[in-house]
Amino acid sequence: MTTTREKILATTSQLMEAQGYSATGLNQIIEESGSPKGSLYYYFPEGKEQLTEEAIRQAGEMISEQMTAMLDAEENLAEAFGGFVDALSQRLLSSGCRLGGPLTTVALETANTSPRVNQVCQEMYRTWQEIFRARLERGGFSAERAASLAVFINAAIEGGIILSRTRHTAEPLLQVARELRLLLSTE
Amino acid sequence: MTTTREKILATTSQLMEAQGYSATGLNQIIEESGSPKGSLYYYFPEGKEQLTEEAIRQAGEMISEQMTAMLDAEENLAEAFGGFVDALSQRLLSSGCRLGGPLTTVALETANTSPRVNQVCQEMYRTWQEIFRARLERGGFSAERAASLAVFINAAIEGGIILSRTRHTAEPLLQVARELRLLLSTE
DNA sequence: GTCTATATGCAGATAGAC
DNA sequence: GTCTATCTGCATATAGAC
Repeated sequence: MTTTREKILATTSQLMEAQGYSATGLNQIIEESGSPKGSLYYYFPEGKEQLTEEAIRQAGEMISEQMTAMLDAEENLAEAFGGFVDALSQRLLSSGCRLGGPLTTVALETANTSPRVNQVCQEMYRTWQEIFRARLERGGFSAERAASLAVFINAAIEGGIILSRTRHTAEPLLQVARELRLLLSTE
Repeated sequence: MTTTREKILATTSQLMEAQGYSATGLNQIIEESGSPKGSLYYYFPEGKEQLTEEAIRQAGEMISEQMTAMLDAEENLAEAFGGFVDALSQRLLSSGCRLGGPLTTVALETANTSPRVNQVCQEMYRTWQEIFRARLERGGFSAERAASLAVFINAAIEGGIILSRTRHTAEPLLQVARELRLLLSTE
C-alpha cells in the first residue's frame, strides 16, 4: 500500500536528485506525485526542509541497503566494488543520465544554507563510508588503510556522478569502476 | 583597473561557487559587487545564462592556469598531483569550506536545465582532464592509461570537494591528495 | 485529510528617463 | 552607462471551509 505521504516522499527524492533543492518547487512535487494539494503541510508541517530531510534519509538508506547487499554478495574485493559502481552507472544510464546520486546535488546546495538538510547528508555519507570501510577491512586492508580508502572511494564515485551527469554519458562513472578494480586488485 | 563588467563577473563566479546557480539571484550579485544596478543587462543582455556562462568560463580558466603551472613546476609525478590537491584544499579551508570547485555545484544543477551553461562546464572539465592526461603521459604512463587516469583523478577531486563542503572540513580532500600520491607512486 | 484561496516576498526581465 | 520603476510569474507558507 502506498500512502499519500509515501508518494510525496518518493517524488521529492526523485525530483531533487534530478534537479536539486532550489530548483524543485513544492507545487511541482504535489503535481508530479498526483497527491492532494492540501496534504503536503499536513504531513510535513515544518515545510520544505523537513520534507527534504526525510526524503534524503529514505533515499540514502535505500542505497545503503543495496550497497551492503552487493558488497557482501561478491567474494572478490575488487569485483565487489567494481560491480557496485557498475550498478550505479546502470541506474544513471537508464534514467537518461538525470538520476545519479540522491545526495550529490542537494548536499552541495544546502551545505552552507540549511543545517538541517546538511546534517542528514553528513550522516548518510558517513554511513556509506562505514559500509565501505568494513568491507575493505574484511577484504584484507588494515584498519587505517581501510578508513582512508573508504573516503577516497566515496569521493571517486560522487565525482564520477558529476562528470557523467555533466557529459550526459555513463562513461566517466564506468571509468571510475574500472580504476577502482585496478586499485583494489593490485594493492 | 577593474571595470564594472569585471566586478560583476568575479562576484558571480564567487557567489555561484558558494551557493549554486538557482540560489544566486541577480539582485544579490548587483548588491554584493557594489555595481550600478542598471549595468547588468547592459553588459549581459541575454541575462542570467549568459552571465553564468562567462563567469564559469573565466573561473575555469583561472584554475586551468594554476593547474598547469603547479603540475609543471614539480618534477615528481605523485608530488605534482598531491601538491595541486593540497593547494585546492588550502583554498577551501581559507574560505571556511564554502568555496571549492567553481564548477561543481553549477555543473550539477544545470546539467539538464541549461544547455548553454552545461556546454561550458563540459568544456572546462575536458580542458582539465586534458591537462592531467598530458602530465601523466609525460610522467611515464601509456597514452591509454593516462587518459583513463585523468578522468579518474578529476572525479576523485570533485568528489573530495563535495565531501569536504558537506562535512565542513578539509579532511576528505586532503585524504584524496594522500591517496593520489600513493596511487601515482606505486604504479 | 483534503480543499481552495490567498498572503507575502523575491525572482528574472524590461522600459524609458537621464 | 547608469538609474528607477515596474511587469509578470512563481516561490513558500498559511487560513479556514468542508
